[in-house]
Amino acid sequence: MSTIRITNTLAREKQVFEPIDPANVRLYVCGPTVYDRAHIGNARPVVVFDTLFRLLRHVYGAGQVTYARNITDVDDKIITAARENGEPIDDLTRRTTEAFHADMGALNALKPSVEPCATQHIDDMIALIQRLVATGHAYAAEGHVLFSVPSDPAYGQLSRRDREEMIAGARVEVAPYKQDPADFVLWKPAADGEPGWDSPWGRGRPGWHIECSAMSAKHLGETFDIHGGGQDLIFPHHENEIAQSHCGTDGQFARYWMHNGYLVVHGEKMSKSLGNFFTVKELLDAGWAGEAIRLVLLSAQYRQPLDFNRDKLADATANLDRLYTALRNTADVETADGGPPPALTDALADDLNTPEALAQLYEAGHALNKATGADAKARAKAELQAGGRLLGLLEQDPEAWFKGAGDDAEAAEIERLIAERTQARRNKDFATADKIRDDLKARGIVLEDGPEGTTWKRER
RNA sequence: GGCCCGGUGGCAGAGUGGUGAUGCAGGGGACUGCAAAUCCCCGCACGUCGGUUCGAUUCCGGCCCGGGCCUCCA
Repeated sequence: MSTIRITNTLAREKQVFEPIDPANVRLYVCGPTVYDRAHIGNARPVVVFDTLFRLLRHVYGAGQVTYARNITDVDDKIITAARENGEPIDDLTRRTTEAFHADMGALNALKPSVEPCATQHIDDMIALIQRLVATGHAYAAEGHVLFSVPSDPAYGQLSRRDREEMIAGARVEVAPYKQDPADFVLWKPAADGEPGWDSPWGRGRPGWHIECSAMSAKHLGETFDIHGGGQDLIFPHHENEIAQSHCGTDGQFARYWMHNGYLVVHGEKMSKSLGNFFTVKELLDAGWAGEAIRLVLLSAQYRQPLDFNRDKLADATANLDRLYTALRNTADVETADGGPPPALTDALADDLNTPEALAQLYEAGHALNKATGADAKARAKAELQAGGRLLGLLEQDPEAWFKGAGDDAEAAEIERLIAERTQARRNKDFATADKIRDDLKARGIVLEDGPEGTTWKRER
């Protein structure tokens, strides 16, 4: 069994991963707030932790891993967006959730084991808040319930900052009902027309952080293995989750914290507030393959910043072309049994070193191209496919990759022209043969003559 | 101001105390009617100044540059 090492943000160092229960490895990742289409910055953690999920399933067994990723469907931004659109909140959150699923599906992300919605867990959140109030870690004030940061001596362990600093650097106005400037909201009153639930503190809605504490405890237990998310969630979101959970439950909460780096554009962080983002949908509509987007996201190690641009998409597309070419050329070879190249698994097990894993995947593709003899080809093909599967790549039919979703009539016409050209070539009528090839090229169809005949693909 | 990350060949991007990343682009060759694809070969890089060391891109310290967080954010 491979030893997995991960960089634990709690310790700021790479540690050997030891699951609490190898028969049920538990992973929680912060999911989207469903008010708007996902941009590729949102897609990065999805793809990164999907790859971790695949690795964990490979190492511990597909049935031995529970992956929870929440949907935040109650939030100020949702209320604002719904108001601006003149759309009922339920419609907005349902529509956005569906779009999120479609976009992440296009990136070949597996579905998490469980995808809890905040609005389905209000009772759990209220119960957790009650317990925090009862133990003196929270207090009610003016219809709000606030977490008392001074009540938690361990507060700040994840983000490595102390309270004085936070207060000194605070850039928000301190609400008058706070006992301490660092205190944060667990529950807030709902205005008329806003979503709200009855609670011991009146009609209201939960604060942002409490949902993850409540839902992870419910679906994974009060102590679980890995909690993941973007670096920008370290503070305050994850810091506050830790405070709520360890003060409000008996468990120690997540044992390993993993945080992915930002996506950047021209060196600057991509974010909705800066407006310098592309949505996944825009990229797909522009003709980029979801698989190519995924490959770009895997091309840098997850903790590093990643500059996302068209050159990288083109690069990734070319790389996939090469690997799918190897698979296409061995379409008649039956795949042998066997797993991914050990070096590829080792690379992933080393804190998800996806660039190294990809280098191993390219090596596997190269090996398949060079393999001679049925057995060697079958083994090489197995390694390439299994390696691809571990990374969430190369899972489609090569013909589909190259030909896209064209209609049958067009495909038949192309085949007819290829036959015509083959005949011309037999007759040494190269002028006709080249004209057919050039005409098709002008239509974006590229022909390749091989020993087994001529194949075609769509230019990207 | 406090706290975090980074600075690797034309580009992207791993890694390492002393020989190899890998991909793209580029050059040469094989194959091909010509291409394409594929295969073979090639450039030998680590911000800066010191320190440790037989030896540092890799460890330590200073400096310069870039990015991020400090309660909207993946």
